[in-house]
Amino acid sequence: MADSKKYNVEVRVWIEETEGAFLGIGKIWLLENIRKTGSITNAAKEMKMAYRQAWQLVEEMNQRAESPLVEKLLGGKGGGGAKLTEAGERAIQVFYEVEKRIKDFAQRETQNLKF
Amino acid sequence: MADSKKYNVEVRVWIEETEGAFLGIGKIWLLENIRKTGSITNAAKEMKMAYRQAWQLVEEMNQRAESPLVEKLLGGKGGGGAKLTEAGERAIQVFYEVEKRIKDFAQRETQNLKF
DNA sequence: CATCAGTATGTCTTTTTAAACACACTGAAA
DNA sequence: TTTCAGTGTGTTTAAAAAGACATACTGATG
Repeated sequence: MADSKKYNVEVRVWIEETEGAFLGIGKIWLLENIRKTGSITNAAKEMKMAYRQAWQLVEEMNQRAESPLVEKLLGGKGGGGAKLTEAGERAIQVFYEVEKRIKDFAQRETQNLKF
Repeated sequence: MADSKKYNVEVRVWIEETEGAFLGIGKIWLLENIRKTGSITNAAKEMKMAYRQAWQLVEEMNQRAESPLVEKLLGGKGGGGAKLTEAGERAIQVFYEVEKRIKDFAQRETQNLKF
């Protein structure tokens, strides 16, 4: 007999550091958009997020990572911009790997929940 | 050589149903406090949460579970109260089991993160 | 040396969320 | 049939988060 309702497990993954939450899916999306657009301004627009907030997230990431994830370029022809560092690229990759492993496990291990 | 900063993975687990988030650690704590105190009022006080909100969470749980998790007793000597149903007891148990399996896996699978 | 687009930062406003207040309803027991 | 503590529900206030504005700074390039 089939259950009348379907329940399934959701999982949210993030990285903590001594001062609290350090890197979750939101910051990862921001990193990806910075890579794609070449600036914090355009990344923020892409995500319909205020520049101010995007800038603050980048600050936080850079200060709390062992080495900055985003390199900021000031002034110059196009006004400047921002690009990912090697550490930034690695952060995206590591985060998605960890997240996938955990989510796959969660799916495998929790079938037929009932409440 | 030891890394200068320590990063570790955190995981939040909850149960989804067609209409969205159904049961997370917050509602589980509420269930446990209802079991412990015998009423929504006292459970809410214990958690320093407004009665109104606690009541709404109970409503939501009861309506979206296949059968109610909390039985509410109206009027009577002590004004009434609330107690967990069998389904409520099972929900606590199932949730913690699922949560523990996933968190243990996450810990095992993610050592020595670097950013 | 003026231009330009993006970075950097403060302030103010709006929206959202949560908390606080108020009060009617319930029913076993004294 | 009055009491009592908890349930049930609307309204109002306050706090917190998000968003909008404004404006100075930066430096390669023409």
